[in-house]
Amino acid sequence: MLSRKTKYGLKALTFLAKREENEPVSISIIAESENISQKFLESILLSLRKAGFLGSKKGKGGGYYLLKRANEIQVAEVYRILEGPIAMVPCVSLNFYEKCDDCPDESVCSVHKLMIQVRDNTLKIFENTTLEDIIIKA
Amino acid sequence: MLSRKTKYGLKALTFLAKREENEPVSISIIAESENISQKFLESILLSLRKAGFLGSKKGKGGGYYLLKRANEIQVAEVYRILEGPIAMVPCVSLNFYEKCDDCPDESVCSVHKLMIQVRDNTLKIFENTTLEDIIIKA
DNA sequence: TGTAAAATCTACTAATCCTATAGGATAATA
DNA sequence: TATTATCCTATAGGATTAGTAGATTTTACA
Repeated sequence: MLSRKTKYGLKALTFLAKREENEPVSISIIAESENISQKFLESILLSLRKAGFLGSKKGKGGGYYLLKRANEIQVAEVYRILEGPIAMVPCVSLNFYEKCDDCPDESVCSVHKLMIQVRDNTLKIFENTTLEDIIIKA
Repeated sequence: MLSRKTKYGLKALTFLAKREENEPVSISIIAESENISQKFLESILLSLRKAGFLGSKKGKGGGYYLLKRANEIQVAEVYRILEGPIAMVPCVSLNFYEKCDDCPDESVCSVHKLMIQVRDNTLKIFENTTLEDIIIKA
């Protein structure tokens, strides 16, 4: 299941990507437009800023803006920052690998093999999709 | 993330599928072989029995056994019983559909569109994979 | 008929995660 | 200096997850 955090994050990013001007947009504007709790969105945008996707400006006329072009931001990157591993099991994660404590030998685990397939497929989609691709023009 | 419940369930099912005889195997045998907490596995096998994958026999010499052949049990079915929806967002789920409360119009939601792709891909894998396919012979 | 083995059922608990909120600190602008 | 907006830390409530405990029922077998 996708967390609201990631969902809101993606929505906020595409909201910014849709705009013609890349000028700062305040949290309250984004929150209202996308029906997101403002305080919750605040912490999400902070994460995205720290991860290098967004820049921010304080004070009057301030807000958040994209630091890269929409076609340079992969869904995969955003997902990993907000949601964590793309893999469904830590033992098949490329970026967050962890051994399963119940599994003596991964090469003989049927779940392992299956989940590698799922990871590869999902990864392909998330890496080949950028913000630009998921913008839907009104 | 795949829950331990589903992971253990799949492991238990493949454990049973690997055996030549389809005679009852006690929970304790399965739990020990697969390094699973016995009491936890107990509740998982109960779900799988109620869902029609397993039969059970009480008393001495009792245990659980497969009710179908390994190539007749899709991973997708097991997943839906133990984990729930295959889709990452309720609004793109085929079997567990729910409207998002923050989304006035799904057709204009960029996350929605993206998650349909992921669902279709994962679904294809889970539907085309049966227990027989994920058995790894020792 | 008695006993052991095994599933069944109900209830509970501890820990973790998710979603969201509160409130003050900091910085920029006018 | 007042206002606006981000920044940051802390925390609360609820849901979910993973597991435990214990009593009950059913069956095989001696």
